[in-house]
This record gives sequence, structure tokens and C-alpha cells, in this order.
Amino acid sequence: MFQKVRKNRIFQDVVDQIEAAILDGKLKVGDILPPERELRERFEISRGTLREALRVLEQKGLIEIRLGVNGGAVVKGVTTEKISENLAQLIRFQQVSLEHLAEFREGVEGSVVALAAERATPEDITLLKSLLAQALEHKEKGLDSQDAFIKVDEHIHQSLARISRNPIYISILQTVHENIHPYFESFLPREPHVIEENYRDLCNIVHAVETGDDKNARRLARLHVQHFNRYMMQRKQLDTHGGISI
Amino acid sequence: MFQKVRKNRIFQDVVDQIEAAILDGKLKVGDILPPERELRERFEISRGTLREALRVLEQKGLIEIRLGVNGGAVVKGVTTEKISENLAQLIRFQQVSLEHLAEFREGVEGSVVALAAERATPEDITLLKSLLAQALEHKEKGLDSQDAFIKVDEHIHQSLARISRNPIYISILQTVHENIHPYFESFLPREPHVIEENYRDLCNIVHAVETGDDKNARRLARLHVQHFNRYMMQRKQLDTHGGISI
DNA sequence: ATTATCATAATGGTTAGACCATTTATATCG
DNA sequence: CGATATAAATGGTCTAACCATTATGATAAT
Repeated sequence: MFQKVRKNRIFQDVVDQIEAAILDGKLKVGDILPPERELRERFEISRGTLREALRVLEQKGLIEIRLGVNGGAVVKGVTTEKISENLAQLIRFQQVSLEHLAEFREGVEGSVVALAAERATPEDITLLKSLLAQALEHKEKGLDSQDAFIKVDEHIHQSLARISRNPIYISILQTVHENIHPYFESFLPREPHVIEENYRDLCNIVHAVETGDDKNARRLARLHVQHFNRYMMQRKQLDTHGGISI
Repeated sequence: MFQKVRKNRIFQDVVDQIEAAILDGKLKVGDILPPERELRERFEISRGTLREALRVLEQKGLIEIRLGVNGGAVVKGVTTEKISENLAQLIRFQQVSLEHLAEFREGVEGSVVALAAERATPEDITLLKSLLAQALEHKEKGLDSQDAFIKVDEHIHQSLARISRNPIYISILQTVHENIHPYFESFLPREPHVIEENYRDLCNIVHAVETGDDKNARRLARLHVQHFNRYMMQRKQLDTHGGISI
């Protein structure tokens, strides 16, 4: 219920004030805060204390410091960057496993695609189909283009998230992809039938979205992710037994 | 692809070193770092610079500072706490609407409960049923206990998340609840049939979890959230038209 | 006139040393 | 033995200076 009181620290007060100003829109993205020596005077604190506050705000991802003349603290607004970092840290600290992440992805992709099926406009469908055409091209070119294929695959997923029109899903899915992508590179088998199956999955999903069949879209999306996951897990087992680690 | 180089800053180097030590297990949770004046000497930097590094580590959630004799920087390890904070910040800053949040919740609760249905142990079921019994008690007591009822309701949802055994879902769901709860208070109608329906929903969900019927569990959980959402939207409309805002 | 080079000043990055505030351990006294 | 005062350790803050980086404008070379 209650949090431990820790008001004593001056820099925390400064952090709170500037953070509130940003979140309330009094400071807009791109605005530059006054120079340290001026802020110092306004807050009536020492420069060291002010700088501690700036370090916290920087780590929160709310500002970015630029050097030199006309430099200073630039307001950055909030992005998914820090969430991604935190998730990556959790994975590295082994509080979260690839299995957890893959499982989470399955649920999220399912929901995203179901929403996309409900909301896709004809323009959205056109975009998806042009991406599918790109994917087909890369597929035909064979294994050398697998990386390009995967890139398009990811692009399709992110497009579906945008079509869902829900910013939370867009952010969350982006974070998941950023963190799961390194595993693709390491564990996804480089075999033609994998790409083949992947492409068929995508076609089916887009078709379900086009026809507005949200239930089927969800099912297909989850199946698609499951295929990915199964390949990765199999390969991970092999690699682990072979003594190779990521 | 490449990131902007920013090696110049000494405190960043210190942050990296200490962070690596923690993530590699050289520093264990609960360990206390040497006093600032000693660290300062070891790194051969000034105390101000060291303190900037400590602020960053603190904000990352990796250490916690204690005052007084035998105080210092205590290693905290990595938790999902910061993800929650950042997601909450994202929700506020992007001015995500209640609709977005409610919709996201629907998908997440569905996935969580489906997983719970697959994984619940007899002990889990016992816990859920005892929570249901509490809910029933509060329901019988009538409207005065609505707050208590909602509290138990939330507890049940969080228990289901734990039963899913996936830490990502646990922390995401917690964040969602923290951010959606204020709306409950404002917009949820205080009428007996709402609690009644809510209670029935919960019973159905627990039953589906008990019988391991994951498909039905997902469906029921989404339905449950939809009921909540519908009530809130209706009431929000009324309030908005009446000129009352949250 | 245009371009290249350089000097200047604004601004963040770092240092040194001092003092204040909080907390724990210890010594002292009843 | 217990309460209380004192001392010491440690984080929190301040002042004042200097270093490092960069945009800008002045100057010189073409």
C-alpha cells in the first residue's frame, strides 16, 4: 500500500518536476531544457545534484543530452526502447526464458491478428499483399535470401499490429520482436521447407484478415508462431546438447 | 544497425562494469558495494562522477541505496518492476485510451487463463476456490462490500496469472490492472446485478480451469472482461455527457 | 564570391575538497 | 541491565574551478 518515504533527496524532487512537465505536455518532444548552469540557479541547487537528476531522467528515456554549443537536455518523449532493454535484461538475468517469451508472443500475435481481421481497410489489405509478394520473391531466390525473407515476415507482423489500431499492441509486439529476433538468427533452421511453410502461414493469415474472419485469423497466427517456436526449440535442444550456446 | 558512439562519458563505463558484474553473478543479490569514497579510489574517478553512475544503476533497478553506517549500494537483481513502470509511463504519455487498454486487457486475460487451464495443479484449484468463497461472502454482504469484492476479483486474476507460470504475463497483467483500476473506481456501476454477473463469470472461469478446458477458459475470460468493459463504457458515456470527467 | 581553416564562446563532463544529514555501534551513566 | 549520549561511518549536497566538444562566425585562401 504505502511506499517507503524517501523524500530527502533533492535530485529526486527535480526528477519528479521535470518528468511531470514532460508527461503533462508542458515540455514537448524536441524542446531543449535550459543549460545546466541556468537550471541550477532556477532550482537553487548545486550543479552536481542537478546532474544526478539529469542522469535519472536520461536513464528513464525522457531526455537525451547533446554536447557542445546549443547542446543540452533534449526532451525525447516515451518510447518502447526502455521496455525492450528491461526485457532483454530479464532474459539475460535468466528470469525469463526463450520459452516464456515465445509463449507470450503466441498470445499477443493471436490477439493482434484477430483485431486486424476486424479492422483492416482495403488499403491495409493492399499493403499486406504487396508485402506477401516481396516475401514470395525472396522465397523463390532460395536460402541466400532467408534473412531478407525473415525481415519481410517481421514487417508483415508489425503491419498487422498497426492495422489492429491499438498502440499498446504495437509497442508490445515491437518489444517482443526486438528481443526474440536474436534467437531467430541463432536457432531458426536454414531449410527450404521452413520458409515454405512460413510463407503458406502468412498467406493464410492475410486471407483470414481480408475476409474478416477474426477467429480463424487468431488460430492461424498462433499456429504460425507455434511453427516458428517448434523449429527453434528443436534446434536449441540440438545446439545445447552439442555444447554450442548463444 | 550501428549505434551512435558515446564512449566519452566516464560514468557510463562505471555503469557498464558494475552492471556486467551483477548480470554475470560476480555480484550477488544482497551484496553491498564498497563505500563511495573507496569505489571512487578504485575506479580513479571523482565522487561526483561515481555518484552519477550510481544514479543510473539505481534507476535501472539494479541497486538500492541505504543511508547511514553500514549503508551503501545494495545489489537488487533484476525484476519485472521496471517493465511495469515503463509500460505505465508509455500508457500515460501516449495517452492511450481506456478503450485501448480494455481491449488489450481482454486479449491478455484470455491467454493467461488459457495457460492456467493447461497448468493448474490441485493446489492452484484449491486456492482459486477459496478466493471464490471470499468473493461470494462479499457479494452476499451487498453493495457496501463492492470494493472488497473487486479486490478479491483482482486477486483471482493475479492468481491466474501466477498459475500460467509465465513471468511476462504476470508482470504485464499486473501493469494493466494498476492502470485500469482507477477507471473501475470511477466508471463501474454500483449495482447488484453487476456483481452477480461478475461472480458467475469467475465461477465459470475457475471451473473451466479446473477441467483443463483451455479453449473455453479463454472464451470465458474474454467474455468476463468484455462485460466489465461494456459496463464501464456505458457509464463513461453517461458521465461524459453529464460533464463529469475522471 | 566561394570555400576552407581557424578562433571563440557556449555548454556538457570531470575534478577536488569541504561540510551536512542519517544511521549504527559503542561507551557511559543511572 | 537498560536508557541515553556520543562518536564514527556513510550517503547527500555544495562551491569553484578546469577540461572536452561543438556550433558559429571571422578570416584567409582560392
